[in-house]
Amino acid sequence: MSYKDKKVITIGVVRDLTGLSERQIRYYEERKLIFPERTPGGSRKYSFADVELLVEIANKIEDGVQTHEIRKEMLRAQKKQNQEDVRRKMIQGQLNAQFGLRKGPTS
Amino acid sequence: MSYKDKKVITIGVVRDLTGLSERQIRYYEERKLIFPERTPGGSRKYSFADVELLVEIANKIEDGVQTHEIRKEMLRAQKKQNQEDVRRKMIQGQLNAQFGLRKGPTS
DNA sequence: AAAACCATGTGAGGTATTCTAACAAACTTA
DNA sequence: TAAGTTTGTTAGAATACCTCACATGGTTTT
Repeated sequence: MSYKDKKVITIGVVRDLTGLSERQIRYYEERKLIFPERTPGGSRKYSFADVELLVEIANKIEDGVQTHEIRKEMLRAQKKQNQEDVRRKMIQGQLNAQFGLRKGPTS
Repeated sequence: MSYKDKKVITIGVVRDLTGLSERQIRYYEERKLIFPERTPGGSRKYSFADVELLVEIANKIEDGVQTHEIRKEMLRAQKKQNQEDVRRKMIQGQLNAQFGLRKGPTS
């Protein structure tokens, strides 16, 4: 996993990076738009990808889009992405079956 | 600046990422091997690059190298890097002067 | 219009995390 | 032996984060 996706940023830093309030950030989580990890003690940890997503969410909110609409959009995009992933993996699987290398040591 | 260099990670997360103790992380700062930023309240903030550097430092310490030796190495490497940067920029400057585009709108 | 929902601010009380400073200990170097 | 290195630990204070609840002004639904 790349730096962009590692959940290492606390909410205060996210607040400073995005300009959002902590209240807003927590609220968007409550509305299932964002999914931070937690420390053992319960503090939220976000990734840079989360930060970018939060900015996108904030822009849509500013445009008057409601959180449940944003959530639907995200689920649609997610589903589409999953379909593409499945197709890509199936094709790769077929190629491997026909021409690919076996598992295990090859050298 | 890339994600790798943004100072956003608190010391507890750095501890978990590196396996070092907070004591060690602060001590290496005291020995001028690492330079976190601070929040307004005084909490340290590290980058992913810092995390990688800390791991390298820890490896050298394990090999019995002392912090002041590591610091010298780092200063040497830094100086060398600066020299290379200067040369590269000078050459680029010459190329621009001879063949480069003027500043300002070009289209 | 009343009721319900949305998005956000704020405050209280509690827990988690981080800070500095100091002392100790084991080890290495001078 | 004296001095320096590295790390652990402890203490007390400050900062940061947590949840929950109530308030408010706007919008949608009934």
